[in-house]
Amino acid sequence: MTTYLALADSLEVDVRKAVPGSRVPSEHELVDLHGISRLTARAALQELERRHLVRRVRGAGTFVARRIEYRIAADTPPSWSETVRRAGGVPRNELLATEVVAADGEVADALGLAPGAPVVRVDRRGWVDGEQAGISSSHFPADRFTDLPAQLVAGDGCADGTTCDTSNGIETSSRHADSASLYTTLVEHYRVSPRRAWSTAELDVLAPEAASLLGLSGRPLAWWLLSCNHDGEGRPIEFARSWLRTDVFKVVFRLEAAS
Amino acid sequence: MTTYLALADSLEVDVRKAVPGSRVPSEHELVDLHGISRLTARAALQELERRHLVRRVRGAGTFVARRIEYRIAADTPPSWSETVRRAGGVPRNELLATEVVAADGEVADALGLAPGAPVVRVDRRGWVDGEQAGISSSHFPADRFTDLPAQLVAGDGCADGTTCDTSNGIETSSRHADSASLYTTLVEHYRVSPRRAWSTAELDVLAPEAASLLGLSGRPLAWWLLSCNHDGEGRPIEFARSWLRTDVFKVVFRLEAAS
DNA sequence: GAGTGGTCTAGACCACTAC
DNA sequence: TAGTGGTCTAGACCACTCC
Repeated sequence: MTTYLALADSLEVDVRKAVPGSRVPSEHELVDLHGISRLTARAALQELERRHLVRRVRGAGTFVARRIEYRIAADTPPSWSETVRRAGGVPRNELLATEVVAADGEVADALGLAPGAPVVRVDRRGWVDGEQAGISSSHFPADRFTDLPAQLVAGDGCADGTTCDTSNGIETSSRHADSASLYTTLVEHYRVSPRRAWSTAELDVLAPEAASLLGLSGRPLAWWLLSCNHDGEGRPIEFARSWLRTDVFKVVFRLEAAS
Repeated sequence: MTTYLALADSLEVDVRKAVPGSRVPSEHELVDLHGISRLTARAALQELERRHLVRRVRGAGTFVARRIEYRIAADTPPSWSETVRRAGGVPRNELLATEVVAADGEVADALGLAPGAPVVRVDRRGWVDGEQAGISSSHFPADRFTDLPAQLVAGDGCADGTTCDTSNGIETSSRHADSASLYTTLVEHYRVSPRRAWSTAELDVLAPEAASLLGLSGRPLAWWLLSCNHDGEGRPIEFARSWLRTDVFKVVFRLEAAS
């Protein structure tokens, strides 16, 4: 057995017993403890990161990961908050931007619209236990959901009652701005109960812009999800593209045949 | 931009244009070409491996990966060969072992049997384009599929017509032993047309024994699939647990709601 | 036997975080 | 300011593959 793998396996035992968020020995500590070179200590910690057992933050340290099972199935509600809550995490929503745009081919196809038809795009960022966890871009037919942006802003967490300026990015206004759950807004304001029409999931290399929105550097892998929801009567109402961090979510996909 | 990421991005352009299986510059070649240390060259190639763009083989070199889209959906047939063929690969089956065992809780539950009921277990290894790509362990109710092992052996690729001894492992007899497609055997001999009842997919750390069966070292991540199939009349006939190599398969899961 | 990737050492500078 | 992880150098030995 190689040194770094033996060390990784030994650390894994401790990490699995430790509380999520607690510290793991630093590279230098492992050097002093085991009389190995820093590169070897580093390889062991990177191995644990590869196994999604720890998170490493430059300048801060290595910490036991909190990993959540994100379950996608026909009978799970297509709601970020609800999915996270069911997995035992504390969800939070942040509205990044809303805009009326022309539907591209994929969006139009999913929503049963003509290409170029107006759609409301809602960009959000999701958090789990205070950590950036995912971003999504949802599209709705503009005719039916004209005032959706207003509804979401009205329901968000700005204490002073004014609308937050979230249109120009992440850094400025959104530090702790909870927005209303999109799902809740659809249910309570629009009186529809969104259900999954279809979803796909795969693992891909994240685009650099998306990576920085998720607090990641380099060119990391992430879950790439497409999902389409319909209202109770079978009419498509939402098409979403999402990225989820692999170190936060263990995505479990369950397909159940129509019987 | 860091040196190794810039090099990786530059190599990625070439790799994407190259034929799968062709050679990528070795670490030493990159050292000489770019005047960098070997560790930096190595980091660049490892980055490409992480992106699933290349495969690295100790002693041999780094090669452009052939990656195949393994699509799981309600309407795709639950057949290894067919799934691989649809993705453009050349499939091959190898029978590792067959045995009648007592159903464990999960197997019994999936097949609608009592725990401990006899089931036929069929262990196979799948190949794509001559490369080890996955292993699976399928379970069938013993009463209905008693002679399944004999059927599979009778249909395998041994030229001399005798039965291959595949029960004791991989190294001995199985170098090029094609076994009959399990799916084909079920259709042609048992006159059932297996359909997906349900499947789940997730990414996990591979057990060491499974890793060596797949030709992998260390503790790599792999796709972990569970799937249950029924015959045309809704009776469950097969429950399978499978591992798929992530460098061979891009698993795409598609859930389609019963409408 | 020549070349490959896998591991390891003993240093170094840097960007970043937390205090 | 002290400590963290990210990157990089210039060596080394090894196990392995291919010829």
